[in-house]
Amino acid sequence: MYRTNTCGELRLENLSQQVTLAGWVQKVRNLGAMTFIDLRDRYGITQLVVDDNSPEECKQIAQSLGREYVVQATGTVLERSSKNPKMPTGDIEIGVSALKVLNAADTPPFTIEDNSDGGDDLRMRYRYLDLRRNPLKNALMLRHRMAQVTRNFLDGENFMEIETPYMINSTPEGARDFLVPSRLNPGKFYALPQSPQTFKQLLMVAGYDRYFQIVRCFRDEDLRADRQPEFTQIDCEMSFVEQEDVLNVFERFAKTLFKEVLGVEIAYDFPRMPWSVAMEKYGSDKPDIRFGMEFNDITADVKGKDFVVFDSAEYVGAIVAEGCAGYTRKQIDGLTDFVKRPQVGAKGLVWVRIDEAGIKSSIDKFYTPEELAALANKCGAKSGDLILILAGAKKQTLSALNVLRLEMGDRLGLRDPKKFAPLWVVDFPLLEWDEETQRFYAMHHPFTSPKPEDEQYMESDPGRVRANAYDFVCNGVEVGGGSVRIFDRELQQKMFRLLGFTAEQAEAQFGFLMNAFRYGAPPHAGIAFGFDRFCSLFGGSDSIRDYIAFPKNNQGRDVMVDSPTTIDPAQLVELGIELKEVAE
RNA sequence: GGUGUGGUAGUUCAGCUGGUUAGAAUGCCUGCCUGUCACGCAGGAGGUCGCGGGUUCGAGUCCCGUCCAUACCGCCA
Repeated sequence: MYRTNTCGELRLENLSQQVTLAGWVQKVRNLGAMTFIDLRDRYGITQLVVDDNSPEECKQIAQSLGREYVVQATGTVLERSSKNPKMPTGDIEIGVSALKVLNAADTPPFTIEDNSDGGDDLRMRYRYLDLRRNPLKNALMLRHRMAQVTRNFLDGENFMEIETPYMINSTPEGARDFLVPSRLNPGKFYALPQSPQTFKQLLMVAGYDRYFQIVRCFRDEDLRADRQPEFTQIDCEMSFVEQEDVLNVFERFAKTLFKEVLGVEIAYDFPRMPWSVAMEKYGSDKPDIRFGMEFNDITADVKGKDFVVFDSAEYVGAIVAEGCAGYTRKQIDGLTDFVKRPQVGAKGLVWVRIDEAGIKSSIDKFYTPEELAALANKCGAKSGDLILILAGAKKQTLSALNVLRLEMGDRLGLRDPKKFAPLWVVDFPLLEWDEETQRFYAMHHPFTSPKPEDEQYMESDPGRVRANAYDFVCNGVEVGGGSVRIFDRELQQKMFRLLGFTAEQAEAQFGFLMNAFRYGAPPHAGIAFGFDRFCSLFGGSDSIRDYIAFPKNNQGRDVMVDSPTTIDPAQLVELGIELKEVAE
């Protein structure tokens, strides 16, 4: 037996027990005649003491220990003469009577401590060492807890967990696919799923009316802090339901997670915000509503005063930064530079300051104090506030104002990661026009059903058709999204036509689904949550990498195993693949 | 594909306007130390300044290219 206890569990009530612990050497403090060893495992740290009460052999072994040695120690639980209130096991220590090195260790390239001295790259290369650190251990424990609560909740709601294939077909719509060549079918390829979408719909046709899966999905797109090429979804689908039913079940699901994992009780119904309102008020389909600072459309109010910037603008929007009237020239210049950065894309920034001295602005030449006061009044600004105004083409300006709003939220400390403001964004447009290819794309996916009252516009004015689609948003993060699906063969074909598919293309790519619809497809709807994002939201981090045991880096590489890599030419031959140019 | 930031000791970083032998902290090694817990004290080792080219009497420092990391834009139905 390697151990009787873990390194995190012994307390004063265990005094004088004979125990054996095993773990990693966190730290050795050699005081000469006595040596303290911090022994660590997943559960905590317990101090070992080797002194004159220990056998001579133990003293020698204690001398030889290095960081991260794996050791086994047997001894007696003793009360410490000087306790350490900072650690849970700080009242006791183990008086060592036997000490064995199970495995020596090279000095790790960075310290295994909460605030490690290692950089990102190094820690990724030695991920198995980084995972020994508390922050990552706690992140993975959070993820585990969330997965358990998810399974319990959905099981309790009669959802069945069913696995769907990872080797399926490529589809040109949406994200790029990862491809897998088939040796048995030369010249043919599988694709890894971007989501189990069509399969879960087939499960509905098969009568499994409540399905879920915590499932890996794959997208061959560029990475971000919150985007990995392989990521995990909580994928769900239900039959004989309407949008309302889905939102009800999964609002309870989210509340259960908040409560059971974080102890956060959300007593109110999640707000429901139409997509069009989200865009008008926040310039984003995933608004962070932890704070107000909503947009004010002042386009009509500012025209006709010879201020060319406003007169020529399609849209003029204002936000009110509460209590920021004291901003210095330098701070405002800083904000101006911020909005003019290419990623934000505004041409400039107009400000109006309201304080005891009255109203002052960067456009005093064009507007009287009375006009500015009326403007401030419309925006709900009061003395001590600073109004920030952007103008230009509507879409770009709303988007820039969104970035500015979030920046001001950060600066004013209004985006507390411990605070949660969930909501449903609903009534998304069904289709999105793409200028580059001059065609409509499905905003969600091509299986999303139009709202029945908008179906009449599908041919005449596709852009105004709204979908029964919904996103679960929290703190400015799109955590989940779903829709009521099309389950009628005719409507599905109409949808494919709108998306520019020929009948043959639709048949070739989705014939299996439309065929299935011939055999009694129930009305169905579903939702999928980005599990990694859900975890990072709960953990208060912006990066999902901390919640994935072995993530990819910015270039989609695993620097630990050095993947992806070139392959043996023989393998290529076997697959009938010839590379145009081989790197390296 | 693009933009910003960074790359100097095992590690995290400093290194000014180009100028002697490139520093600090920490880690590592050696010695001393009976209550440490960021142990302490004394000593020591440790560097292709990412790589390639250029400017210069002289480059860690300036210029060009390139590689790597990272955040973002494009992209992500």
